[in-house]
Amino acid sequence: MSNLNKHAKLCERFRAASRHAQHLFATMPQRTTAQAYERGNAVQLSGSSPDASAFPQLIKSLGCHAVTVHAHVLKLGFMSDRYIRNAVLCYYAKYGPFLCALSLFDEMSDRGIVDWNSMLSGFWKWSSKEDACKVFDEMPERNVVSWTVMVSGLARAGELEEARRVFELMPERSVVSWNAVLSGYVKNGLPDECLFLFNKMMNSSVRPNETSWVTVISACASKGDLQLARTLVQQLEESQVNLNFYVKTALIDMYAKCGCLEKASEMFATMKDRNSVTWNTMISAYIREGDIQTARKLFNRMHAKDVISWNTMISGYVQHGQWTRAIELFKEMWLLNNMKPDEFTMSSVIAACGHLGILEFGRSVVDYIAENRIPLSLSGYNSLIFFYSRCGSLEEGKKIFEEMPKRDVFSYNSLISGLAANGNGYEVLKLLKKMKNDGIEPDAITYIGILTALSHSGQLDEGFRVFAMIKTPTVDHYACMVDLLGRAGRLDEARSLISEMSVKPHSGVFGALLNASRIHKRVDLGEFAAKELFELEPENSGNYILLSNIYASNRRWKEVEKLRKMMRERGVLKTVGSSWLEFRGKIHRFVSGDQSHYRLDDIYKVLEDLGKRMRTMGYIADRSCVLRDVEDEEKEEMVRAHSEKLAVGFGLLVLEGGTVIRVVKNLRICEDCHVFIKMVSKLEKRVIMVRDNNRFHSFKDGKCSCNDYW
DNA sequence: CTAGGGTTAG
Repeated sequence: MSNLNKHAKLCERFRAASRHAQHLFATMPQRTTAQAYERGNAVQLSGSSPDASAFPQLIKSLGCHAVTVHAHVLKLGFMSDRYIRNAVLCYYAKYGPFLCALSLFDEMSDRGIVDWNSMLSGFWKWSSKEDACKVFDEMPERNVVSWTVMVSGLARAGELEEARRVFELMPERSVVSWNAVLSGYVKNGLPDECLFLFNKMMNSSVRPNETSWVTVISACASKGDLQLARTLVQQLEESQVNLNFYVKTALIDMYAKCGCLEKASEMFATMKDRNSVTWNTMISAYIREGDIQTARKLFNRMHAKDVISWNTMISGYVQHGQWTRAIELFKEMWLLNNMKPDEFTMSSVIAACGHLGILEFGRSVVDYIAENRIPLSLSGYNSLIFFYSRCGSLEEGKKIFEEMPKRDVFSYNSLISGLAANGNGYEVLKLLKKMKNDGIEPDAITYIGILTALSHSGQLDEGFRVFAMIKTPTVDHYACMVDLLGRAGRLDEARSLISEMSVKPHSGVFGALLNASRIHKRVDLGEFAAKELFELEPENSGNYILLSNIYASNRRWKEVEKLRKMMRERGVLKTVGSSWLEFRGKIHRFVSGDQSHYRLDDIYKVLEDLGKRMRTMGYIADRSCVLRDVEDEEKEEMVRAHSEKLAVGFGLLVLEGGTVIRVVKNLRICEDCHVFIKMVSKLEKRVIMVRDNNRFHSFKDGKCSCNDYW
């Protein structure tokens, strides 16, 4: 915004100069004009060739490149005006090509301190800390601005201690100097330091202005401390500072982040001149609260949506599991509204693709990123790893992981979780080693991924070794260990681990034990785990079904019947699964109990054919794959009500070429579905990837790669 | 006159 203001100012200045030039142009000697043109064109040529691709920043408010501005100024003969000349220098220093700023500065015979300061900030932006410091040393004179440029440069580079040192060293300090350090602390995640310094500022000779208040308010917002917010507001009222647009927006954000949404929306309602930032602040406030509908309503009411508005809404959907909506909104943004997505958009969309497992559409997004040369940030790369891992395309995930310029914990965690889902316990251990060599500290999520992978590949001893590395194991880590012991058949040890653990076990722990009891047909431990689970999550039908399966596998039909009765009495409904598959860029959602999909006949034909082939191999295929294209939630609810009697298991097949087929089947127990997939892999004579409970399994010739699974 | 500081997403 401040840049726009400055652009407007410059624009004005150029317009004034232009008016002046009309007159001068007529009276100027011919020679000078010709020279100016020549010079202008020469600069234009030399300016556009050096590294034009690296500095594609166009000057938006003027609608032209800095070089063009320069040429015009030259044509008009206004380079002799030191103010206009500095404006041109400043343009170059801010938006590049910085080389032009350098050559212009070199040619100047009468450099003023303002020119030096413009160059100094240019060096911070385009060059290095070292160069900027060199310039600062070489300067013939320095003023508050020069010092402030140094302070803000260091602060932006994250060198806060040095920024503070220079700040203390300053011969005099202006409000802007104070604001530079204050914002440096907030931007680097040290709101407390900012608040501490702000108190010092209040006791100094310099009065905080609107900008100072905006900065401390944002510091308080990042802390989310309501008590502090109240104190600040009181101080703000006492200080008699004008509540300008920035202050008001910052206040709205602070209230929202401190959990006072009513106060925020109150302020929002009373604000007269709201712009996109104000709206975006409110939208993200509702999303933070989980009130996506209100956020969407605000979003729809907005007139001038910018990229951030779209990004906020899209990532809001992703955060709250509404991935299909995220993708629909992205399509609306991109195709209908011609809004150019940026790396933030891409990061959310790729994550959504990963959650949905839609490899084909995700690939088209990746292509779009490549074609439009959208530079991905670290988190963008991380979503890519997540996406490929979730879609079972680990090779591509690994490729991204290796190609990306920098890696953080999330990069490692995404890949580790992906490998864990595939049961690759060996590579996961290699990654843990690599991670430590890179100097990245594994976190709780890392260890969950590693233990899960080891559990799926049956590496009990390694599991214990890794578990010992965890400084403070959480319940989730214990759950992994119970799973690990349980799958390895050491159920009694799993049971005693539960009673010995230092934290209160949650449903995940007992769930692991119940699942292990099912695998190893242990009625006693199954009953023990189920008893706990029925209390912890009485609504979860899965637990009843698992226990029922254990009884059934031990041929204890009386207990099976008793459990069914219990479910009826308690009103536990078997959850109805909905499923979706991607076909030619469109997402089709299916819910059991409905037959309205427009290609129902085709789908049945395929299933029937598969069924026939299965029957010839001695299996009975269930053809009640009831499919429906669901467009909105209300309809979905209706279908749900109709089909609650049915239990649905669904499997997912990734065929060659990346096509994803999910099969919804009207089955009593999931195992039937797995049998089905095993059969398909045998019939089709190829490797089939199956995702189940977020784990991937590859099937070849009727066998699963992880032998512990069924 | 021109140079330095500010709000929203992940």
